[in-house]
Amino acid sequence: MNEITGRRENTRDRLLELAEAAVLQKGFGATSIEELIAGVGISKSGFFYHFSDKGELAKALLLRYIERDNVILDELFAQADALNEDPLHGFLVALKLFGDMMGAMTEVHPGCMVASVCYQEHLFDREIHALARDGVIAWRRRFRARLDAIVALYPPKLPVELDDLADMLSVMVDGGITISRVTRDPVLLARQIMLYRAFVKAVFLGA
Amino acid sequence: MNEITGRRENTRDRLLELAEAAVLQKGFGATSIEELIAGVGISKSGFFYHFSDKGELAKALLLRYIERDNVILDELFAQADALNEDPLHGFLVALKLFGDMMGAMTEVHPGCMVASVCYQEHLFDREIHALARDGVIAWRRRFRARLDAIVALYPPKLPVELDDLADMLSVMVDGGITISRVTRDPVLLARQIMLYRAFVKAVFLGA
DNA sequence: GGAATGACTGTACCGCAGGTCCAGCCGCTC
DNA sequence: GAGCGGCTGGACCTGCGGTACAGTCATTCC
Repeated sequence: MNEITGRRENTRDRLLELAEAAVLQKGFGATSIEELIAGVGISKSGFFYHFSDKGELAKALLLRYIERDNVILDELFAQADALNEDPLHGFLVALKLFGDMMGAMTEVHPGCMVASVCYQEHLFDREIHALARDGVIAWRRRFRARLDAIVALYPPKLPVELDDLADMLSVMVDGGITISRVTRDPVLLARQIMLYRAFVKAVFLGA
Repeated sequence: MNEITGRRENTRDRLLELAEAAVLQKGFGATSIEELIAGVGISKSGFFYHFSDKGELAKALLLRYIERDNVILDELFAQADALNEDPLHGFLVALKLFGDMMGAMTEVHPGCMVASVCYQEHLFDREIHALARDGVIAWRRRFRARLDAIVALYPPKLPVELDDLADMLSVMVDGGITISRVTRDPVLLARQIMLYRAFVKAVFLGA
């Protein structure tokens, strides 16, 4: 709140900003506290003033990531809904927009924070794992709500559980990011999202 | 080769065995050399006799993982082919077998080595990344070959690129493992594989 | 029988990263 | 001018990855 001095607008946020970029690029373990404090120009004590330990940083990072992710999804669905009344076509449009968004990324997708956490299991306490879990379950509920609206109008042509179909989007985004990173192919993720879209179409409209 | 003494059957293999379990459970960064040497009962010098550094261990681990993975897939497809002449039904049977295999795991799936590597980017050199990449591309080619055989008999009912459809299996397995781990739901992966199977059916047989 | 080789052991040491402790400082508000 | 938020500075500890190097002991080759 040093708006008058203007010297630094929230050091904590600047730490998180820098940390997020570093973590998504090279992993949490590889991101040292020393590099972060050098980056924002504070001392080690300053870092530990904001975060009691590295785990607290991870927690804050994950929380921030999930929040922003939700905002993006809200906007995306709002945009799609504005263009369309029908729940199925709204969902399909949203998926198209999402795919375009992912495809527009020139570099390979920065990576998924949830997966980052998952494959760094030891580093984090239960609390942080619960956070990741809640994030994924929130996605499930969000997509499931969309599917419920669709199924009321379009009886499914294929026998699928709606929770599974909802999870499938999270699965494909997460897996898509990983495979996209490993193969260094930035468009792979977008193409996989389009495949999910094709599947949703097949389920509710038939082949 | 100390078969006569019988004292130790290949310390290197025992190191890899122990390391694999530890890495898949808690991540590469969290697996210390000290815990490994304590586990197999050798000295630190002994470890560095076998691996020049931790990166070499990672490389050996990944190589071993990919090799074993290929053996499992070979057996699985052979088993499915033995039951079936038709390429589409062979593929569908293989997917069913694969799903059952994943579902039979009482605990959550141990995790995918490729993803482990991907989210530990910094630790590893180019060589190891190339290894992971080659592994994924080998999967693509393997599944693509199956799809090519199918498409010759069953013209696709939906417009999909076969490379994308091949990649989709890797994507769903990898993403499924991650989401399965995060939600601590061991059956999620199996259900997602069944969804992939449903999509393949829809593509080649229609809804 | 002697030399070489493979598979180690033991000891000592280095640098880095995470983390702790604690005293102090500076600008702001009450 | 007292107190608080947001730091600084420095000393110190631990664990881990890694290096260096000399020695050991069983087996194998000539």
